[in-house]
Amino acid sequence: MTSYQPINLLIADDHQLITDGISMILETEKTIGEIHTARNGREAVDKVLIKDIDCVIMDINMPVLNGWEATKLIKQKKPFVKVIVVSMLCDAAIVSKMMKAGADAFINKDTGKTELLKAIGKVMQNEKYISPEISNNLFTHLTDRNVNTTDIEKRLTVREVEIIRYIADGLTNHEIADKLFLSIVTVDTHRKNMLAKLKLKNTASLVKYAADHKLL
Amino acid sequence: MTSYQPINLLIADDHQLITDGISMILETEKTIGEIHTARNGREAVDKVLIKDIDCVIMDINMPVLNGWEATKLIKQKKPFVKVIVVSMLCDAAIVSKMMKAGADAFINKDTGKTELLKAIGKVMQNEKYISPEISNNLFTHLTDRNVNTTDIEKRLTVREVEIIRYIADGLTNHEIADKLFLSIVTVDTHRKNMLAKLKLKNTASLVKYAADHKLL
DNA sequence: ACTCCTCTACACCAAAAGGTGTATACGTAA
DNA sequence: TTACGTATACACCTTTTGGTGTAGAGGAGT
Repeated sequence: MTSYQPINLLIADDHQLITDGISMILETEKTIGEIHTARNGREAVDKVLIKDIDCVIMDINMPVLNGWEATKLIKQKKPFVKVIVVSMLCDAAIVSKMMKAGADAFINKDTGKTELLKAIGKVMQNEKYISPEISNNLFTHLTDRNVNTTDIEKRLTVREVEIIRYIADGLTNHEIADKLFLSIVTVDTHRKNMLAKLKLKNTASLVKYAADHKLL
Repeated sequence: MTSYQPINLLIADDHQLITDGISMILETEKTIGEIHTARNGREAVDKVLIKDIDCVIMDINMPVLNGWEATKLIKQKKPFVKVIVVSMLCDAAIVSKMMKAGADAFINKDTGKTELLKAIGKVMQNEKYISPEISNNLFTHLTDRNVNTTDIEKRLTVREVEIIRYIADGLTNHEIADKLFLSIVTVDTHRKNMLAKLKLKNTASLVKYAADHKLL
């Protein structure tokens, strides 16, 4: 990188210990300028809009607005702001979901300071970056089955995710239908479609799938 | 505190970004001496046994040996070593489980540097410490119902947990019965008992409960 | 000896979910 | 414009689950 302007950062994570920690790690770096923090996705989006931020370090699981939604909004409104996703999970589906939402980098919380600085360097040069362990993981996942089926056939629609959440909360088709002003059979159809597309047998396994994939 | 010996710490967390972060937060503190790290419970126990450590900052979810098991082992072998649990979750059941295992403090990852230092101060004076938000949370939980019921009535038996896992995998009562060489009605009874004791409505919410409580 | 818990098992009936197939309307991407 | 995905909706019939209540056998602790 030829330009030596300090990079202004925003760290979005609901766990203060983590924002504090990342701040401490980065604040001694001379390439880093101001460091802001946000405790949820909504705060992150707001701060990106009002402050002069170059790069966001984004957690996925946050209250109010999650990292996925926040990333989409940020990229929609300020596409030049870089987003580095830092996640505990390195599930292939999540990585591709976040990258499609516009993220520039994806690193695991397992990795340390060096990895984080490398990611910042890369994204500020307009490159994408995925940490090696994750891309290996992704590779083994994708070679197992074929790329398009794992990724496309299995994706749930917005409506389906909405319904799966009510299901996990213990609502029946009837109750969900009332809540969403739908017919019972429609809710039932969505439920059945989900079972079919995810190749699952029943509601119990569907809820487990949702929990495993952080949909709840 | 009258003794001014530096406190030697061990930070046990599988996410390097977190151990790095906590190290950075604490290493400028003059009360803190050496800072060691461990990436799982096994490593934590080993290091406590061979190094001169006063206090362990312990995550719960770790591979190989989790925080609960590690805490029990440490307290068994070196009861004077303090254990501060730092968790994402502040579920009453988890707090009491960890405290029973011998932990000296329980703080949430939501809390920052100040809270962490306060916890270290307290435990080194042989006091127990639970961060305010968590104890409030606990309190509201416990006042709803009575103390013993939240904690005792809600506990699932070994058999019940075994069955809930099969349920989450999508097996029906019939299939579980075959697998465990039980009658279908017995499996059904266990399922119904769980719903009753957890005050849940159906299998979907039961699976969500299990996922939330890390039973799967 | 007595109580309490856990695991086992059953009856009866109501409600919900699952399997399969069909169908319309809407928007958008090729 | 044609095709595709999504959301909506229904029929028919089977299997599974949920609600409530009962009950014996074996183990642990008082």
